[in-house]
Amino acid sequence: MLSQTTMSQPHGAVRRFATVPPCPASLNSLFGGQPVETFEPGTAVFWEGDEARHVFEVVEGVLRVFRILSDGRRVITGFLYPGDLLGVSLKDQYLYTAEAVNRTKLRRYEHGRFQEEINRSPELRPQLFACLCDEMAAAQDQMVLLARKSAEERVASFLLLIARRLGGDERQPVIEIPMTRLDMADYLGLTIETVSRTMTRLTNCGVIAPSSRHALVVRKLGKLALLAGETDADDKDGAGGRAIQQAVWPN
Amino acid sequence: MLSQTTMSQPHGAVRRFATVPPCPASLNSLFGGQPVETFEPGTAVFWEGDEARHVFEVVEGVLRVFRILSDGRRVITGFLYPGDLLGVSLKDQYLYTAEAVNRTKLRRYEHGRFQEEINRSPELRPQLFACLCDEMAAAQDQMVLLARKSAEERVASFLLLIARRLGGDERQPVIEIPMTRLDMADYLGLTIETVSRTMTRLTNCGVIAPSSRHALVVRKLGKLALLAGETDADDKDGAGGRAIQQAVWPN
DNA sequence: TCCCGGTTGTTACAAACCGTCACATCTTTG
DNA sequence: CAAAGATGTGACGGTTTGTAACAACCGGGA
Repeated sequence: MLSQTTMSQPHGAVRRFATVPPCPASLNSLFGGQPVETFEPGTAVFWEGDEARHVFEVVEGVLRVFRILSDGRRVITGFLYPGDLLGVSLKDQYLYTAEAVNRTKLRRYEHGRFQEEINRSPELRPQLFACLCDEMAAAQDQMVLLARKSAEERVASFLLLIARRLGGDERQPVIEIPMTRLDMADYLGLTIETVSRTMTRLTNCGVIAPSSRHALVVRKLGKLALLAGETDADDKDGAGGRAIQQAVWPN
Repeated sequence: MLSQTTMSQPHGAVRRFATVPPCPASLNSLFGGQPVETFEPGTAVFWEGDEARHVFEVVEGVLRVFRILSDGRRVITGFLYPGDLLGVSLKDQYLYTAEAVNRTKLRRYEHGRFQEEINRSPELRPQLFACLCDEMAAAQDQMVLLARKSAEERVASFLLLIARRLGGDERQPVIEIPMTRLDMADYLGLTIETVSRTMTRLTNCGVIAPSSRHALVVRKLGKLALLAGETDADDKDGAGGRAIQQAVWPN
């Protein structure tokens, strides 16, 4: 029913099923009539603390959503892709900043009206509720990653997340990473050097292969899943076991 | 409007305003007629992967909610206190395990009926929605903590969270910590030794003072907030947000 | 087209923080 | 009362960080 490979998303930024075509009264259709706005790379859609006046739908491009500590430390709580919602919350202020990673197109919906529509439609409500649940599940995954995973597991988890979202079922998917190393580092709770070193190691192991500056090929998807320290590994049922059969660590 | 000092809670485990008396058609009233069940310390209410048949309300006691990686690493995604909900989700399986920390009393509600009630009542819906938003906000705080805060900041943040929730507005609140050091460690992404050492350091600094084995006095609440690295410190004005460097995409 | 400056990405090395191991102390449980 | 468990403390080591320096890349301008 719902996308299971949801990327971690911040509060009010919900990802919807990208593969399922929207039904007549889907959340997407709400934004259908709204004009499309374009945001250049590095441009903020809104800042943490701004009055929360609108809900947005990502039409094209990628956004980063983050908070910053007083001394400058930044934490990216999620990346948003086409089909995701941004700014869904009851708070009167945004709790985070949203910035365009690359050129991004959005549709805007007035906050109060969005609430009304949701409240009025018995079809939209469960959709939004489902999105929030998916969002919470993703947030939990991220907490597990940040609390207990090693640097290598974090990078592998991140690449796996993108690969599964973009690459479909290909065995050696080509994935694009529009964000910078700093974005990845701030999302994974690491430094850019550690991210860089880890990516190099994964390349040397043959797990991934660089394609262009912001794209790479996942050569060993199963091994990547192993390195990611997936809980699925102990899901002893047939499907998961077969998919992850790979050499343990040849080096 | 909503509790701002919400403790981080896992998916479907929502905390409601404990100080505000429940209105006639509040979420609490839903569980009013249900029998109270008691769980002894260390007892599981349900396990990750169990079929999600019920939603629970915490009446008394404290629960820990966690996930475990294949090699045994544990991550506690939240603690639940009286008034919190547990198991609110659309998934057909629980995504985490819930265990009683101390003796706990719960009320149970059948999952499908809970959905019905929510869907039917225009008063309950916004309440549940608000709870989910609070829950997401707490999850974000926890991601910030795990991604970028030092051991001392993590412990301070944790103590501050409990102090604010339990201690009201007292200047030197006495707070109870029913969970073990291992629970704290697995919640904060640290080891028990680091937690222990950090608590000792906070004691030596006069910030806290041990009361009993599972209770302590916060002697310097302000200093604790400073050590916690609160974002509030830089919430001076909107200019602060604008000072953030916008890295312009080079491609 | 070529050159050139600024940003991003990579690698090496030392340092810091936290984890690991060990053991003593204290509490709780049977 | 004994045994098991939880907590506190120290020494040591490992993973990650921080600081560099350098290379690669992109964009702008002549």
